[in-house]
Amino acid sequence: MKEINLYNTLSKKVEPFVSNEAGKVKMYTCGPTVYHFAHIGNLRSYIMEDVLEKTFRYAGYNVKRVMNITDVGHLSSDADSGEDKMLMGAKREHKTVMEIAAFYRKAFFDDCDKLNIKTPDVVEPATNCIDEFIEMIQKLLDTGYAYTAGGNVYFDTGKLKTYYVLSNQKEEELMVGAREDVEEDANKKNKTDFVLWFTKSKFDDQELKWESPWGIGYPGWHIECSAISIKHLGEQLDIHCGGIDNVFPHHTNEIAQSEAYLGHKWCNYWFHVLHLNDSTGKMSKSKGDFLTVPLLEQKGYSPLVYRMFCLQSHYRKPLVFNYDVLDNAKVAYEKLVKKTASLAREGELEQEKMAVYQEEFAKALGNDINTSQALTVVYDVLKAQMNDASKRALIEEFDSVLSLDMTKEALENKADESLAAYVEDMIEQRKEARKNKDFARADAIREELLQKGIEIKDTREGTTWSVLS
RNA sequence: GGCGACAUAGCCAAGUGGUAAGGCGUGGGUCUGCAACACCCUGAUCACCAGUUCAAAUCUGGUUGUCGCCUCCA
Repeated sequence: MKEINLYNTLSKKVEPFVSNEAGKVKMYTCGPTVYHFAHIGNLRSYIMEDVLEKTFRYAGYNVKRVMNITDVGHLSSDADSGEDKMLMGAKREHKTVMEIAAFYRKAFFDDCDKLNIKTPDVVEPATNCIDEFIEMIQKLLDTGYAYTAGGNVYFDTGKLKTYYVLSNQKEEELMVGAREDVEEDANKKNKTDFVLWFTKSKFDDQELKWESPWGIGYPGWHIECSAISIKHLGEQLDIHCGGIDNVFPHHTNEIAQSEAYLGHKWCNYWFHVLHLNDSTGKMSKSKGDFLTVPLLEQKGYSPLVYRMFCLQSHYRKPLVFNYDVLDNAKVAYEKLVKKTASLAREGELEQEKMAVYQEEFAKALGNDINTSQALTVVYDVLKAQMNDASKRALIEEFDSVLSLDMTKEALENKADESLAAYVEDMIEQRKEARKNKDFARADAIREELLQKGIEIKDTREGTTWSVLS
């Protein structure tokens, strides 16, 4: 693969990706806050980041990817009206914070498995890294980039030459009251300062607290990702990923504190995935009702249909979710799997012809992860003048990135054996009837099975049946 | 108020200066006892206006619309 071009939020341009160390990619992803189930909008980001990681691997890079798990101190806001999300989840379900974290962490990775999202090489809960947070905060205090006020430790954004590296905003133009429920924190020297360590909290019932040089408390949100990234990936990060909403303030603050701590540039590429919206706008857990992978399954959609849905569009475009489009993806997905799964395995590979499509596929992904285009190459392969074995080999190769299980055989009927035997018998009887041109009898059998929730179809390969859901 | 993204056929969507990929659907057809499957055929001058250019969906300026961010969020 020649080149991977990526849009970089830092430069606001598509540029060739060049890693710090040849052949290696150090990749960091902002992980979930495990206070509730992930909705499919959250998962869009993880799907597209998964494709990014697999594109690097497809291109031959050795990738080390790290993801954090936010299981503490993620406030609704730093201001007095905020509530800790972990705590809210715990209250809601009458469990301890750690029980909540463990439960939803598992739920998150279950969803990822279903969506064929590879688990990152390192998954690190914030509660594992308190020492690292304290060490980092201490150095920021020592070097004058942080100060204490009102019991908390703040990062002093006024000490930086440039703070808004990811966006073109000016401090004077920030609206502190952009959202009504946010109040200004009088302890801050600058509007954009943020908390590194809380000791003074309005959450008297905060469960998780640790000793620190500044008193018993807990870390702010932003310090988490910086410290975890540096802990596992060192001082030079190649690429940092997350949802678009993280650009400000989270990633802006990460850059501020990481570079203040390290004394040099930290991360070269920033990869942000746009949101999945519904007809009313942005999906949100706060709205109470939200779409999850298990819910889609209940409604009869394979999770991979949703993956296909995401892959059909580009990660840097907003995507609007609705069931019509999902149905569209479902039909397209099922047709695609059916075609690829039926490709014969035997035959000699036609390497020269294959190379053309390998190049097209690599070009699509290298063009800022153009998954829609990459998917089109799969269709091109199916229509190509090439033997089945070559097509199958190509699509299997492409699936190492797309991860749609395209070449896996259709799932076995889950029905129990006695039912299977019965249905097979009925099909046999119907076959006999059709042979004798007794179509009334044949249709009667088909109708009888349908009454029992079993649908049969006469394909070129014989009669197949399936249990209707 | 500031910052930013997006606007292509019924729907999703590619396209990064040279004359509109692909998928789904629709309609027509072939095949099959019928149904389904499969296969073939079938569609848009790219929000609007102005400009640059031999040439623009693609560049520039403006207008309109939709969405996001500006301390919960992926």
